[in-house]
Amino acid sequence: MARVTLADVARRAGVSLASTSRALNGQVASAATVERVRRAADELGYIPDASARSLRLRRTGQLAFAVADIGNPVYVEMMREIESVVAAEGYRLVISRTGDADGTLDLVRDLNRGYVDGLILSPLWVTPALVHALEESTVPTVVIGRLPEGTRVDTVLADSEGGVALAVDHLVRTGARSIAFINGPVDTTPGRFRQLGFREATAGRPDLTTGEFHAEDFTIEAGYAAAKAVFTAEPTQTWDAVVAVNDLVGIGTLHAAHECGVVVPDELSVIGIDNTALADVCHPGLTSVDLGSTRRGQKAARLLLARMEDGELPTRAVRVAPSLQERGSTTAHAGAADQGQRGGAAGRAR
Amino acid sequence: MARVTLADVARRAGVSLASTSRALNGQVASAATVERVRRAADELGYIPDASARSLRLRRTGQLAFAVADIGNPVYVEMMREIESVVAAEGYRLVISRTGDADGTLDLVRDLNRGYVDGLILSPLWVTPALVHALEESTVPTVVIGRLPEGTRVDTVLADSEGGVALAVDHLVRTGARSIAFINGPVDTTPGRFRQLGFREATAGRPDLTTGEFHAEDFTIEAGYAAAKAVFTAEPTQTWDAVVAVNDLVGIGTLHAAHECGVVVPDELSVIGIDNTALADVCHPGLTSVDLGSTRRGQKAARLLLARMEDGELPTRAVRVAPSLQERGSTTAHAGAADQGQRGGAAGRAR
DNA sequence: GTGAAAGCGCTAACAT
DNA sequence: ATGTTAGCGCTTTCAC
Repeated sequence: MARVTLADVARRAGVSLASTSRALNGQVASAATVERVRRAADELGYIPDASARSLRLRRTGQLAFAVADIGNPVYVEMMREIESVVAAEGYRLVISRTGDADGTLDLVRDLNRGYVDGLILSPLWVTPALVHALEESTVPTVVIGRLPEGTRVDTVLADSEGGVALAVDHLVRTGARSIAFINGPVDTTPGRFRQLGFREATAGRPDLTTGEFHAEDFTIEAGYAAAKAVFTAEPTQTWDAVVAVNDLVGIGTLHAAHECGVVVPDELSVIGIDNTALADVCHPGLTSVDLGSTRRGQKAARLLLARMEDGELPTRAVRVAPSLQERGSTTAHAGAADQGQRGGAAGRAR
Repeated sequence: MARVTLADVARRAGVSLASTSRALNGQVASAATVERVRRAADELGYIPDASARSLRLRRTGQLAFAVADIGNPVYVEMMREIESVVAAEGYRLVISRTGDADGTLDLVRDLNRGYVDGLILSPLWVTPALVHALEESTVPTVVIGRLPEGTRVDTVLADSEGGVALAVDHLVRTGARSIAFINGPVDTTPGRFRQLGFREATAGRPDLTTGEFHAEDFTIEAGYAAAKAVFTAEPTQTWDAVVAVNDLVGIGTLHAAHECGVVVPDELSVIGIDNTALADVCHPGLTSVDLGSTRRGQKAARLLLARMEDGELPTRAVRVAPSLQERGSTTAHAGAADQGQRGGAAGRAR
């Protein structure tokens, strides 16, 4: 059967096109009209056409959440939260995968064609071209992550530096003196700022030995490979603790430690970042810095809705505070920090 | 600045609306016209409007992949594969979360409004209402998963029964005689058919002791909880092996075993299903049945493209064969199956 | 090769 | 409260 349009419904109900539209959309219309139109629409199996409606209304009722890697649970958490906020306002949420830096740029440009009414973007790579595209973009956008100072785009920020500081402080307080930071790719925003955080947190502390390493990706596999390299490096360096750039890399680190016979937390403490569900379920449980992914999702959604409401609003940057969730991969407080070096061949390879 | 439309470009280029459209879309047009239109469009920063174009063309260039739970890596794998296939044909892929059974139904109905040109759906719950909605739907759809016999919808099927049989056979061959099946919710399609597979594979084998248990969800957490209950149940039952409904539940099982002091694989073998990246990275590695998620994704994408090409094509059901990927969570072949019962307090709780 | 004009399906003035 | 009509931005006959 051919497409059923509003005109068909109008004809069947015996009223005008306008009345039909009004009746269906809850505008002014007599009860009788509403009733007849409703029935006609039901009988015909009428389904409004999204394109026609969007063209007329200049809105689609859809919002997009775009991330580089849906495989990371932290994005899944954000997504759930965003969806629940925007669904309450009648919006449908679609997820887009941005892929690499070019893909992100393409996506932002493409959305200007009007596929969606708004965008929440959590980019891994922030290039000048992307910043430019974001500022030029006509679709209301909120970025979860750091943008260059002065960029005229709403953002919600995790406090990466503060979060890493929390991790380092906890490790130092529980007796760690040599701390390795296993970062992800440093050309990404999280990579850069978490690295910055690690450097700030360990700067001016001659009592600490530190090292920086890189996983090739923010994944369990890459974290495992990087940690294994750390534990088997020559010349042998003894690490008391590892700060991992995220939980996935942290879990990879746990596995590598296990495989190298390094006992966590007795010989090595490990802290992840993001406090995802995975941290709760691995063994030992992964102590993790909570950067507030659900709160970030929630705030991003609210910011976007506000921006769509009023495009003239001044640009806002909302910060979410970090917190530390202790689990089994770090030792409980060892008392005073001056207790000194932890015992034995802590974290020594083999 | 106001929206730039095709009319603006036409005016600036000094040619008609029609010629402008043709020039931009690679239709017949003189080189000179193309050149002038191109430049005008560039200068004006023209971006075609998706809604208007869709309304006219009756196509959006978008395809949807809808799943209940993006958190499961198996869907992420499918997604990547689907995207790579459809992107090659010029389609953009959007991901939708269906949520529960009602949500799935709503989504299928909603897509008839024309948001997308096609849909790949991997439903957890298949209700009569959903089947009906799928058959009535005007948008070309491919379902990944089992539909009732005779449903006129293209499907791509994993061989759940065959896959579970592979797992059971492997366990039996390596000496297991008491096998627990930790299923997910049995009101779901995977839950039902993997259960069926387990029953078929163990039927008529009086030498085997079997048990069925249920995780409340297809997640690590739920698997952990379910396995823990299994290992600490009274009266105490000794299990040689666990078949988990998927890798997530399998990993939860590994954790529970570890926590209960059950050594894998010495005292207990564990097999997961889906063979996701997680199986490769946990300790011990999780032996897993590969149901061919990437191949399913690929086939679903091809089926959908074919269906969109020709709506009159007869309904097809494509099957993907399972295979077993051995890892550390099961013992290597114990030789002949008649070696008999495995030693000691295998898998005994506490 | 190009232009004029129709129309995709819908909503919102505006007039009644 | 209802009907008439214009028009959202685009593509595509159909004449020339």
